[in-house]
Amino acid sequence: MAKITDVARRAGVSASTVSYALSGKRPISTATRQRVEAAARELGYRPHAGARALAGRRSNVLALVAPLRAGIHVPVVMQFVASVVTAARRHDHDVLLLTQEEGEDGLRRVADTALVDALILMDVQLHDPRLPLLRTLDRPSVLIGFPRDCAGLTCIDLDFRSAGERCVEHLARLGHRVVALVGSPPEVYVRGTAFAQRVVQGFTAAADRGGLASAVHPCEATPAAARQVAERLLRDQPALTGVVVHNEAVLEPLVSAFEQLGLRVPGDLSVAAICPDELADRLHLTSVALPSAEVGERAVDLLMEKLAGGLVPEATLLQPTLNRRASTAARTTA
Amino acid sequence: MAKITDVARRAGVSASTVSYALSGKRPISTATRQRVEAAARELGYRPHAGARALAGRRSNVLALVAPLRAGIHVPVVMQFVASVVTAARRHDHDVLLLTQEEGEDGLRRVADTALVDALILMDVQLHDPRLPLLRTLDRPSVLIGFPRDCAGLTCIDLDFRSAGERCVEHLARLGHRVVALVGSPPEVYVRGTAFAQRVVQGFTAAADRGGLASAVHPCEATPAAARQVAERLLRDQPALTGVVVHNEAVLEPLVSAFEQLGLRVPGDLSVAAICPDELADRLHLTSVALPSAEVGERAVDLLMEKLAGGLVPEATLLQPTLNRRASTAARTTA
DNA sequence: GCGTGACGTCGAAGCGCTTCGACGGGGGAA
DNA sequence: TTCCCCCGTCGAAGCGCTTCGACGTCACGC
Repeated sequence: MAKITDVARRAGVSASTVSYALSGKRPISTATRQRVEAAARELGYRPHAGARALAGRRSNVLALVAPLRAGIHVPVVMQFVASVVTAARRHDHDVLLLTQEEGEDGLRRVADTALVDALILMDVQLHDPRLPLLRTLDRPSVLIGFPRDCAGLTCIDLDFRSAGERCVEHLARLGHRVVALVGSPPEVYVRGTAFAQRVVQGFTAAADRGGLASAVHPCEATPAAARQVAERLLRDQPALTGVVVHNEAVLEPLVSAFEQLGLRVPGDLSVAAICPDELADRLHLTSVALPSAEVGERAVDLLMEKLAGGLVPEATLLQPTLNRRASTAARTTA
Repeated sequence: MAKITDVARRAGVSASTVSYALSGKRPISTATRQRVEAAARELGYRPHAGARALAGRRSNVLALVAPLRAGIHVPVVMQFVASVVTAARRHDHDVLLLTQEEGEDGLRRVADTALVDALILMDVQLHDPRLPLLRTLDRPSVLIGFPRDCAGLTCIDLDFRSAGERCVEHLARLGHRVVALVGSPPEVYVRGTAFAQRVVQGFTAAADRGGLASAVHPCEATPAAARQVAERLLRDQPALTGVVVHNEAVLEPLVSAFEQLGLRVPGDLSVAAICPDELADRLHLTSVALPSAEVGERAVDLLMEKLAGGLVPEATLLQPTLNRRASTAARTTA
């Protein structure tokens, strides 16, 4: 493996000049720079990452903590991960993957050993135990998702509250007066995952504001649970005509269940989902998309800004947009 | 951040003694070692990863190249990734995540910069363009999946050929004489993904051997495609009584489609799947499980062995086991 | 009593890079 | 013509760790 002194020798300059020529941190004459670049190319020179990290106090690696627990939709996580990795590469950074289970020790480890320059956390809880650590850590971080209090942190996510609102408003505008939310599995609410709760808040607030009757039903991520919820919905709210679903796993079985129960979508029942756009598109559902890729990218951008010493907002909420598809229609005044 | 000299001073020894005491690479008296350990603990000492990599020529980081393309089941990928990360941590290694798109350049980059000590590749093609590179690279690697020729490499995977065979043999034993395979999306075969082809080979070979009539149908990963395939199956092979499915995404819609077409499972039609066990369990399907977690772990173990200078087999094929569930039954001699 | 290992520890030399201060030379201003 | 400054380059120091060779000490054997 060629090292910087090899490149220097071949270009007929000193090692420091090579460094400056390649990093651009000091002006180097065009002629010299070109000679250096040529030498580096010819030798296939690649700076040693460890040496660079040691001398330069930057590893050019980000840590990404990805969740792998029940109740979160795996493809969404994977999308995040993929977009973070891709975005990081655009900024010449690599991504070290940590699992949620590593916990605070893992974060401290990769930060203290200077393995990573900065951290991205997914699946943040309302009272996440990692928050105090993050606030004291000397390395910048970005949270995907919102804890109760994000003072001193940097958080980004889709505005789930307004996603809930948009769905209800859409149904209200179509004349629906009785609506229900089919939500995430109960454990997701129990452990205090903010985004799930925010959807509920938005849903309820918008329904109240619009004078709609509303109900909320958590739902396990199984077809059987979907069927049960469908039945219960019709029993509890016979006048129900609009349903908002925030649970990728039961989307399809839920719609099937409704149809098996004799309800046509959207003829008798309008359904709006909060889910990845690709899924909604496949099922022809009106939906608010989860912009995973965009969130991941923006998270990396925020992190880079912080690494560069810039100031970034504590909270970044991406505004949802509702895509109308075939599953919602004006209420038929039967 | 405390450094090794701080620990040395506090323990009243030299830096090299600290290094040896903590690494165990030379004998150190118990008394000294304990003083060093105490000092390190009290100072919260963490060796700088870059310095360590530079001096020790080991970064303790593995690269994992994960696919993110069409036709592969995302949860399976995620399982692999998770198990690799977890297993790596057990060996005191971290995992750098690369995307397939980074391609050969990405591999060369992380290897040449000494960012990683070793590599794990998923989603290997029969004639994978990365193979020549891997063979010449100075760093060990393990492939999850098999290329056409794995000489000089280390490959591991479930024995998909025998998975196909096991399914057919199971159906044959139950008296079925006409069987079909519903496979992966066509593009998966086109681009030469070995495991998909191996299933087909095993399926066909076992059917021929047992004198069963057989047919193979690739199938897009959509419910609509599943329905079409179901219909075509019944049209093409009216005597069909056994189906093997190797396509996670269409498992559920396919079974539904059969039932909607008036066929009871397993009464009229036996169905065996090759899919993650969790999915098969949820759908009550007889299946050969995809042991993603085990494959990931074993891959890491192999890599560690190679890093330690050991010799490992070029090919490791995990033997499949068939779990009998409610979707297969003896053929009713109607 | 002295030689001989073995054991435990130390000092110094790097690992390959970045960065700081310094320096030489050429051009512009006086 | 002289002085000054700036541009482009160099040398050296150091980032924090591992590792090699060496050295002192103690216990043992003769």
